[in-house]
Amino acid sequence: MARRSDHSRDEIRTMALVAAEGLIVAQGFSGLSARKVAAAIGYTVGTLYLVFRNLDDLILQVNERTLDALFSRLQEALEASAEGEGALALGLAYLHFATEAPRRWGAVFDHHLPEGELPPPGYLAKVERFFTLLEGVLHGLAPARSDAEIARAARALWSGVHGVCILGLTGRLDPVSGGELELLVESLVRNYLAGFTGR
Amino acid sequence: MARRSDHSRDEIRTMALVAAEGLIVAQGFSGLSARKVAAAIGYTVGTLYLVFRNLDDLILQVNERTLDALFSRLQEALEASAEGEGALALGLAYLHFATEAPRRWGAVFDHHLPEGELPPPGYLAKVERFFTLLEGVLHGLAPARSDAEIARAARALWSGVHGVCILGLTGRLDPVSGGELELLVESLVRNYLAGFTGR
DNA sequence: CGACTATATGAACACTGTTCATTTTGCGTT
DNA sequence: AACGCAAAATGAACAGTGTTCATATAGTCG
Repeated sequence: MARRSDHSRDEIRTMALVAAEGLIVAQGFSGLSARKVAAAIGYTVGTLYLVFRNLDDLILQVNERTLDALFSRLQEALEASAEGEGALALGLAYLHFATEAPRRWGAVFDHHLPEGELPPPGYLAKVERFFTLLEGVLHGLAPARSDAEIARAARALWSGVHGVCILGLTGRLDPVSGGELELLVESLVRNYLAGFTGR
Repeated sequence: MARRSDHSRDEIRTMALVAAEGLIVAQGFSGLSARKVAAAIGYTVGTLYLVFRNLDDLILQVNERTLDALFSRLQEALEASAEGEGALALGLAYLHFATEAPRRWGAVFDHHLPEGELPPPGYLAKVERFFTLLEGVLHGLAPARSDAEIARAARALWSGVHGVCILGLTGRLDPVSGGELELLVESLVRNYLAGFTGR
């Protein structure tokens, strides 16, 4: 078979990304494999390597889609939030996304590029967006703070919320049940902001 | 060969753990393999499986040793800390350990047990110790807080610091250099405590 | 209808974790 | 001293992994 044109290169790409996402949801990140993805879309391994540089490339693109979905959720949560509660809304929305799609979310952080490699240029930009979102909120809460202070606070607070999510969802906060994680996020955000905005 | 008694079962165990640690340091967590560990200690794969249930078992034991080393460092840092600066000392010591032994530290969090499995009983206790350490500090800073509040604060703050470390060391905080991470930890701890201790 | 080329294949390679029949070795007994 | 037993170590085998590439195939154009 050749030039089957059953599917264009780009259609295959999308099919593969969707299939990979499904595999991750069904079997977890470690359940993903090139042959499984190929079989799921009715092609063989070889074809996958005509479309993606390698498996890292595919995973990176799956994770970009996850980051896009997450970003949308956070934007909505922020817009729907009450005055002065933007940071908490972002934190809780982040936790909820991670809780509801733990395997898709987990794949973003379980995947490590081999030593020297670095992610494609667009990828870091997609990470940067998240901080920018929080920086806007923080600027509203503490207008007197410099840009550098805002940037630092956004990263510290974001990392903190991420830490709660990752330890909580990987079962390393032991006796902390689902609802408890919300309380941890709330504790972190409220107390940090109390200090940062100087009460 | 049999009953070579060149090494006792326990000697082999220790040799394997040390060799695995060396492999992780030299090649990263993904550079670890059963055959490599076996070769490094002058045995074959089969022997490794007489001593460890499987590779997860071995990795878990490597990580327990890392947690022990980390705990010692944190205890020292706490004892050497100035009055009222215990929490910050713990946070910075955690960051420093992670920075200086990124692969050993990373292995603790890169390794995931397969779905149903749960870590051996002693393992969770070794995690619990860390929170207990911070709870003591927080109790000193805010004696009026209830045990539940202290426990929650310790987990929130610890997770926060961990989040800074993990995002920072996996290159997901982009333009943040080494020294910058210290500032993030400091920001997180100081501002959180300002809120928690009620100023 | 034939030739050309883009497309898809799947066998091959070197690796992985894990098992287990087989071999080797040391010790205790006769 | 010789024998036999059982513990200890082996390494081949199996099913899986990522990745490559010579080969076969199917559209399209002349």
